[in-house]
Amino acid sequence: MAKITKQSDNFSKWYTDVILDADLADYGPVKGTMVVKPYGFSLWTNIRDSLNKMIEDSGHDNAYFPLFIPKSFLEKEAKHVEGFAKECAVVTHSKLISEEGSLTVDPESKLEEEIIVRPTSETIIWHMFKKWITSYRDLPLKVNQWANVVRWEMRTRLFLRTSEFLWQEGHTAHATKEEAMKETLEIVEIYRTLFEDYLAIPTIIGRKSNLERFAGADETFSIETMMRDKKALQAGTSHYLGTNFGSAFDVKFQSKDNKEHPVYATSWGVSTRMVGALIMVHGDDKGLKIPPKIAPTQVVIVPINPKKENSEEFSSFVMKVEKKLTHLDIRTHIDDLDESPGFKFNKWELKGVPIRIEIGLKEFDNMEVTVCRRDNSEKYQIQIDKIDEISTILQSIQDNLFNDAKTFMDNNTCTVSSFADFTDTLSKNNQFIKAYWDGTDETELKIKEKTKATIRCIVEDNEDSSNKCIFSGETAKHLVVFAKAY
RNA sequence: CGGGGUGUAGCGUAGUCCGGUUAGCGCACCGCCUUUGGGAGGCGGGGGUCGCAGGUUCAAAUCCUGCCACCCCGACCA
Repeated sequence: MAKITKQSDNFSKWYTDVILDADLADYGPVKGTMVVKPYGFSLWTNIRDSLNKMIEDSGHDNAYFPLFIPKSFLEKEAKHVEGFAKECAVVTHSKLISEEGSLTVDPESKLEEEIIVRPTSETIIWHMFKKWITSYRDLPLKVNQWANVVRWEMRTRLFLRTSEFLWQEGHTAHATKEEAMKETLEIVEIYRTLFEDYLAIPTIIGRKSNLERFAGADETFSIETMMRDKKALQAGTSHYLGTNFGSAFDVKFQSKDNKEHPVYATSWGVSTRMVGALIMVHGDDKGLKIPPKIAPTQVVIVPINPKKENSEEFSSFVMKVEKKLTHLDIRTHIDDLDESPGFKFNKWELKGVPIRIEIGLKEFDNMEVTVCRRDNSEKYQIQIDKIDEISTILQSIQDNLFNDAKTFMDNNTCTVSSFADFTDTLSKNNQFIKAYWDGTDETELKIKEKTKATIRCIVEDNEDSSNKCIFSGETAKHLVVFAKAY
């Protein structure tokens, strides 16, 4: 384990170093693929379980739809095609021929209809919804799936954009527009809770502009987050799909009065990209800082007894501490490997474990433990009979991580009223910028071209005609957040 | 697909220009001993079709030809 690059030297390199050295993930053999290693997967599992509970508690059922989608499905919704056509993995054959140890594709096995590996599942889900929805009694239909999807990206980065990634995608069908919109917004609130209360990541939430909207959606709400390099990361989206997929797949229902009606849809998802956000929001030059609620290990115990004095009594003391913590439902790990204490301290800081407990002969004699916090490096002793204070400390770390990140985002978000101030702020500070916008694609594109900043989301609609677009000077339609984004 | 670059042990590299000992070094790995409260040290050891194929030569990591892979910048994309 070598020293990781400093954030200030090269933020990208720091990011990659942390992931590889903390054992979260490794590169797969096919370009753009990632192996999620046990430590990283355990982190993902904790996030997944927290979110899954909220999804189920709000009336959604989990299901699983196939990885393979007939190519023709993708053609049915015009905008959806455009959005995903250029990044699809396509299955064209079903056989290989083995000749002297080398394999070639058997041209005889060419498929009648080519198969797409799902980049997202709206099409196959709405194909099935057509079979399942005929009556008002079938609505609302609310399903979710945990799955892998494939998007053949040209530039990839661990967790942030990999060719294949894990996510959750929810798909719902509703009788009315109002109900579907309500669902879309309910999900946004679930995501907000996940990000703020579990991942300790502050959010900016709003609608996407026309240009940034999901392919096939009437309205996209996004969860935007600020990384430590002040770039924005879209960390989750919830789409109101209107009747686009319902009509593309010819789904209708009959109401009580025997009339035919269109079906309204939503879809929403968050992915392993969240892990990338977590790393870049909380991490520092020592490595990760994982919020206690989702940390694979919440407390690591490092026993220090080189000369093995009172070996039996000492190790039973260590075990006793572990047992007490486990009883408090704290995920605890004893690091008894044959490495030096200093090495272990650095290793667990790199891995972002919220609390380290050091137990040496001093602590053993005094019936206490030394506690060291990852978030602020505070170090102090706690008597063994007051060990349940650890729970309080974990909560305090959770809060502290959120507050730190919130302060950072607030301190790096500003409001400007002229384009000169806009470019100036970007070049000097690269902040999130709130500004008025006239609502046109043209303005958005020109600003992107000139500054590389994009509209992350619309935070407010503007009613006041004295507010002007910072670029065109026309009456503003919306107050939006601009930023350079991942 | 344009422009640039790189392929030598698990990782990072020296050697390539100017062909010539057994391809060297650091990290990691294995063994023994000493160590252990902020990334321990000593000694010993294992591991290489020098990206692939062909050619030139008494002799190729090194020169020539072809191919392949990967990286960076752009384009594309979240």
